[in-house]
Amino acid sequence: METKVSNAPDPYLSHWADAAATKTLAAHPEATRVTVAAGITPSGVVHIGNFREVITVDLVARALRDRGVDVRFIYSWDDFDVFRKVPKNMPKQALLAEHLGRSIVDVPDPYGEHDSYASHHIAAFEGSLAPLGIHPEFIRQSRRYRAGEYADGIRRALAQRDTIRDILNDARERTGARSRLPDDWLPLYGFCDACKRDTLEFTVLDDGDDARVGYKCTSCGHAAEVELARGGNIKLPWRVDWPMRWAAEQVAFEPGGKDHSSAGGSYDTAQHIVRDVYGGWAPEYVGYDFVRVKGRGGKISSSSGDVVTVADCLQIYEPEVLRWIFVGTRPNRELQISFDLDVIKLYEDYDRTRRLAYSAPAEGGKKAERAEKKRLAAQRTMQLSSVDHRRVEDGARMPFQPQFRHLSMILQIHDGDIDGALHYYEQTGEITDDEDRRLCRQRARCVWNWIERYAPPDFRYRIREAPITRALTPDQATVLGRLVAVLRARPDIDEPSLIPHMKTLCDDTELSNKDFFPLAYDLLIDRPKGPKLTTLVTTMGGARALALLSPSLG
RNA sequence: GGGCUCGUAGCUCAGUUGGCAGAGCGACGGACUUUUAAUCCGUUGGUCCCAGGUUCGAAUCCUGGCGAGCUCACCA
Repeated sequence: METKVSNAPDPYLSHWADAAATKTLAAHPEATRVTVAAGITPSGVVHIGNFREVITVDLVARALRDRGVDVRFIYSWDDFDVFRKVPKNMPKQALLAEHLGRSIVDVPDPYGEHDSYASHHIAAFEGSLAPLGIHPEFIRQSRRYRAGEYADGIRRALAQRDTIRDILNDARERTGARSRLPDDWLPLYGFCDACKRDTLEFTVLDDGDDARVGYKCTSCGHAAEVELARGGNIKLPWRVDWPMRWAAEQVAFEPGGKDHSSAGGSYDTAQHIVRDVYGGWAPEYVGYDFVRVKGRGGKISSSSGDVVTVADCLQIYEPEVLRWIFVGTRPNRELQISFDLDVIKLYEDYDRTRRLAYSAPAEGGKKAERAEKKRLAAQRTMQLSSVDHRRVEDGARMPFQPQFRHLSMILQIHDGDIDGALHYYEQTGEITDDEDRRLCRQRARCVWNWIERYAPPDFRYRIREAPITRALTPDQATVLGRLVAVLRARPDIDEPSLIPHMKTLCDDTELSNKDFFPLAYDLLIDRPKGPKLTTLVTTMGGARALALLSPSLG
């Protein structure tokens, strides 16, 4: 009997990435090694929307490896594409504009840091993937093409150009397009060896074993013959390029944006081309929706101005939380990245899932069965969200991670001093080991970045640097005097000891704590409200508080 | 014109081979009072878009509508 891919899979493997893995294995039951692929054109800043492509593949790769499959994860940089438009967010617009019509790998880096425009954006993005635990095998298509590695792929496309044209025209017909490819259409694209522009008129000289094409450049008049086997600046157009590479790399899974996904779109025609021209098969496919950004401008588009990168997100989101946002959203749903107050909610949701993952197994009854299912799903979610793909084991201690809101308060009391905030959590006994410390530090960095760059003004405060004096009513003077007396007696008082004093502070006066607190906050942080006063005072230190509180007493 | 996705509580959404409609937030009530949109406990909440069909049984599968959004047909 043949072994099936499992009809009743491990209930733990219940994530959508696991379902995609099951489908992929079902399509290739004989494979010992499975190739999964992502690909992006670095035609501008590579943004968080592009990231969805990569993380989708990364998750499926993990799911496949969890089944014991040997996985090859390739990431194709389509850096041999043409530079069509100068993005508004680039420096040296005029310089870049001169290079329109050339390959992005032949356009200079306007920042002067890398060997090309493409390389600049590639380096930035690759650098931001590493902290997320994503390590694909990067392939630069410009190098493959120029080295002649796709010569046979191009030759076959030329030899069967009528088949390809028919497939593409059929798709146009089915979708009601007006135009058709002419009979002399060729599946070729490329750049002039002299002026580097894409204004070439091709002729096929030989589509057999010694395949050669000739071209004439309409920009500079240069004419040449290219032996495909030697490589050069000749490539296939996208709709043919994609299926050619599926066959070359034996790709078993590759997602695509929704713009590729509809009937008559590139995935549709590529499916036919890979089968009829290359004798291969199309990868299992997941179409994913776009990523929307909230709280930081609206649209993501590399050609318009404001883009949000993975690195931008990592300023605010821990790697695990950023992964979790993508892990928790099915690919076909639109996903939203927020920089406003929603950040807090996202962190709280993440923490809740995390607590559920570390909770004790539920037992007995059908209700418990459901709860157990959710607990396992939370564990799977946490594993896929983790950087090192470590599974949450039953009974494991959950490392400490401070609440976002609370940490934002502690950090502000410490003027953003992360070590100071860590010290606070060490004193409370919540940080107990290096892992706790690492997680706390990591979150503190994100919280502080958020406070400084995105938090609404209401959320921010600073402890006054210089004391001020306020005119006090007799009652206010009495109450403030009592607080000052307490702090003078014990400048190093801890919070539990201070709380009882707060309860008797206003005795025998017309005031209540509620009336008095605004004055205290005003003196300490120049605001009418603030974090819990006892936490504020004990965390900033009695001496520092005294210096700000006592001057008004005259 | 072709195609895809979605429509479930006030809001955001789960609901994975058809089997008692769920979570978070909100709202309401209570406790606490130690105030950034604090914490804890409790309550509330639904014509699963509509109409048919299959089935012992449908949010789930099929058909047909309605509504919303996206996408292709130029290039990548």
